[in-house]
Amino acid sequence: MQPTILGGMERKSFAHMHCSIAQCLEVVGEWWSLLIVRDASLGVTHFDEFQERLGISRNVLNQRLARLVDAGVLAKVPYSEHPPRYDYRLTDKGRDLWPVLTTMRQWGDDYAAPDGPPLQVSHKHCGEIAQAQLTCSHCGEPIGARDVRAIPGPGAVEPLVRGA
Amino acid sequence: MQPTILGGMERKSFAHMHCSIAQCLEVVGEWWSLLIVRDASLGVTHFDEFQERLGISRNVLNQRLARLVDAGVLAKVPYSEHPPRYDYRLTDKGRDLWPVLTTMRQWGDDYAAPDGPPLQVSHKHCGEIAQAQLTCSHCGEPIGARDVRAIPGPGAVEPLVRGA
DNA sequence: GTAGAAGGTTCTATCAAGCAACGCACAATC
DNA sequence: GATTGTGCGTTGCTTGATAGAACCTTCTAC
Repeated sequence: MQPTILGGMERKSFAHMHCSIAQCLEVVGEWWSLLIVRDASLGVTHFDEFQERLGISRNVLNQRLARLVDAGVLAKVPYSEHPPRYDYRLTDKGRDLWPVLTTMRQWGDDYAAPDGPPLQVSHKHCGEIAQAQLTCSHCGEPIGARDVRAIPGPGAVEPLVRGA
Repeated sequence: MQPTILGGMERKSFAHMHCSIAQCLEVVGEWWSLLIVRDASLGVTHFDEFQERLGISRNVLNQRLARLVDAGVLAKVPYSEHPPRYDYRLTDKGRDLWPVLTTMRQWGDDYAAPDGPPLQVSHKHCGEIAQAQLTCSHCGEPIGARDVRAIPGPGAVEPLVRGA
């Protein structure tokens, strides 16, 4: 959309939209970004290991890591000076993307994993292999697309909800 | 990654990865795709309305819609012959992306909505403004990044889990 | 002193996106 | 019946992003 000019980071951007989904995509919506976060959440921390696992080219990986660090999703923590070497570690903000990764993973499991899910999670609390289920924070009932009505929130600006 | 050759639709692709997140991104990971799904889930059905709301260029919108239809996320249902006109409507597969949209929205609300969430949902069942909470399908407890251990599933091929 | 590992950076060819203009089939209007 | 408007694309051009490979630097190990 905007050219990459100035010190700022104008890029193809959804930022102008008053929508939290767009804001989220602004941070992790680029090619590879979410997969980097996924790998980070599986314990990958080094540049080369990201590169190898993802098969991403090094320049792009570098860009993405820098952006994610910039956005506060990853933190660059030094594990050696001379030569300077860094771990890329998830921040809390990054860890909070876990629900996004999880719901995506489960959708992929449902619709594109003929041989069964390649990855599962076991819940430390109960020890069982767990599915993550969305429930209403109020009444605790499972909640899905058909169970809700969208309404404008306090930060609403444009008519994001059709007709209302 | 692969060039765009042959009749097939080789594109920049994560499909080779044995990972459900990658599979999901394969379908909705392109620029705009998720925002199209978002709008569709808010009731938008016509080409022009997508175009206007998103500010996407028409050729790209056309591509994206075609891809989403191809992937079974949207369905093209005719509402007029002569001239042929179509609604783009979410399929069940598309509606099942609601958890992904919702978790992204909430993450965006948490980290990039200083004026409060632009959009909220009210739960039809209890009538309250709801947050969607991830809970363990087994024990019902809330579940998050720190509460789980990743383990290879039946469809596992490569060592997606580091060290295991 | 040569090799290799870790983490980048630089270069070029190719690809996709943005933008604006055009096309086309009808429906309604004057 | 010519003109305008609507809905849905398609085409062409320009610019930005990506892949891929080579290169560089700082160290450590042999």
